[in-house]
Amino acid sequence: MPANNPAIDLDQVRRQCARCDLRELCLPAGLDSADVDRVDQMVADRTSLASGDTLYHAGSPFRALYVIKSGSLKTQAVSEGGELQILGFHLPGEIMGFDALAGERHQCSAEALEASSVCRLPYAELERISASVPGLQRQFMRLVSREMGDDHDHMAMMGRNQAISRLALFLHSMSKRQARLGRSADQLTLTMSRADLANYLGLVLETVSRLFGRLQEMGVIEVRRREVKILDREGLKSIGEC
Amino acid sequence: MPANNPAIDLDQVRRQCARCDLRELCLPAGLDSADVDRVDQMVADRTSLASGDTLYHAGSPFRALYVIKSGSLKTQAVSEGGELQILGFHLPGEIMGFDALAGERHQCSAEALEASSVCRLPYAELERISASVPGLQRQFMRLVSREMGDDHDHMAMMGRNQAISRLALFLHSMSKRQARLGRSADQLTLTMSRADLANYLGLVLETVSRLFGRLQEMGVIEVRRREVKILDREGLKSIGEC
DNA sequence: TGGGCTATTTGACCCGAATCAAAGCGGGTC
DNA sequence: GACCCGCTTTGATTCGGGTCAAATAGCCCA
Repeated sequence: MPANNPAIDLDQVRRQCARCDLRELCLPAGLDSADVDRVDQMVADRTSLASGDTLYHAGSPFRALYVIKSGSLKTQAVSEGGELQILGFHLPGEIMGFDALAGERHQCSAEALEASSVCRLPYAELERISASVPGLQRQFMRLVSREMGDDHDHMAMMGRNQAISRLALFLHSMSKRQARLGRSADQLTLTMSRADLANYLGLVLETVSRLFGRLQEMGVIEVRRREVKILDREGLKSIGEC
Repeated sequence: MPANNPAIDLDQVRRQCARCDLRELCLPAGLDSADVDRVDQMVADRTSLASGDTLYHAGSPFRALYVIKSGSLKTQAVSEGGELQILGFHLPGEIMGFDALAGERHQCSAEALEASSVCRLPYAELERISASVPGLQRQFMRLVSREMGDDHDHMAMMGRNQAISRLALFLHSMSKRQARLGRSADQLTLTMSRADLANYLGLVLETVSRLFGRLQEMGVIEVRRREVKILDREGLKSIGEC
């Protein structure tokens, strides 16, 4: 964790937001440079996670929100009966931990799907600063709302009773999110397992595997394990709508 | 709409929050009486809706949030392909309209399931006041977070591949929400149609109808159209977990 | 390079939920 | 009361996706 290394120049740790590629998706969006610096100073540290590491556990005390700087994570909740549900896959620029704002504890767990890094934002600080920076308050709400919109998309996906529609919608939305990050919209590298994806979509993994095959036969994608190439974006979209 | 009637005493319209049964669930929760009054004054009006009336449409400009004072509403989104997904059923004390905070327009539509009334909170006012009332800011975030938690429950419900689990979980959570409002937890009056409920659960209406029958045969509930009596709460819960 | 492990694919079979169809029930109006 | 119309229930049938089982492909590490 570079931020904890005393040999590192503090100025190098700070002033990172201004140079971060994600600033237009993240909290600093729309702020002037003085306010961006205030956000920057609020970032407690920038932490690295290995694949499989847990960022926070359901039930652990809530202290901070996290912005993903690189990599990807999944959030999941376990019901009283022990059933696990994956709630979302999260990409750079997204904030995690909102669901804990209600109480003092996290409601779900967050786990890295690959080597990832996050910026930690102590919530007490964020509350204090956003009271005096109206633009920050607004951008914060915008991110909360974006998160809700993503959840609604997830529900709409699970509501489809054709399994192939769910997968097509997933790939389509993944592609859009990749594009938002400035990456190729047609070449996806999925970081989650078939089992994770199946759980997310409300299916079993064998079905997901078969559906990848079907979509490939139909000529809309090309799959090799976790590498997916989108060949026919419109076709994919229309399968999602059927 | 009583609030628009000049013959009504303004003081009667205001100072309602302090006397409202829902104040502990709503924005005023945890505020001192001076701050409750400020919230009260922010309420633009208290509007009545008939069953089927629309509170806001997807795409319409976002100006205000709404707290449900009585009755119930559903929110629904229509995808580009024209598929409709019901996102939630909303009871008194809940705030609606959060999903619009991201942009300038509502992302989904809200429709009354029965005669209902809501308090309208102009968002500009809310933003202004919450900057100076930290407790309000915190309670607001708590409500946002509760909404997200509800969405996560919804996903966990749709993730079950046993249809009867979904219905059982729905009834169980409905019962808890009724209890939170101080109503009987065992006697539910569903305000949504079988079609709405089926869509919400990701099933078809015939299946929902049959499952009500099955749960009744199993002795865990008693159903007569939209009246549901819970006979065996634990049994219902365990069916939800299976 | 080889061994062992996990992730993924593929196959055969079956069941539960979707679909299509029709009847029953209630609430409303004339 | 008689009729109509929408909501709900019930029935018969079909089919998609779940389940169980096995093979294959990668990947990590010795």
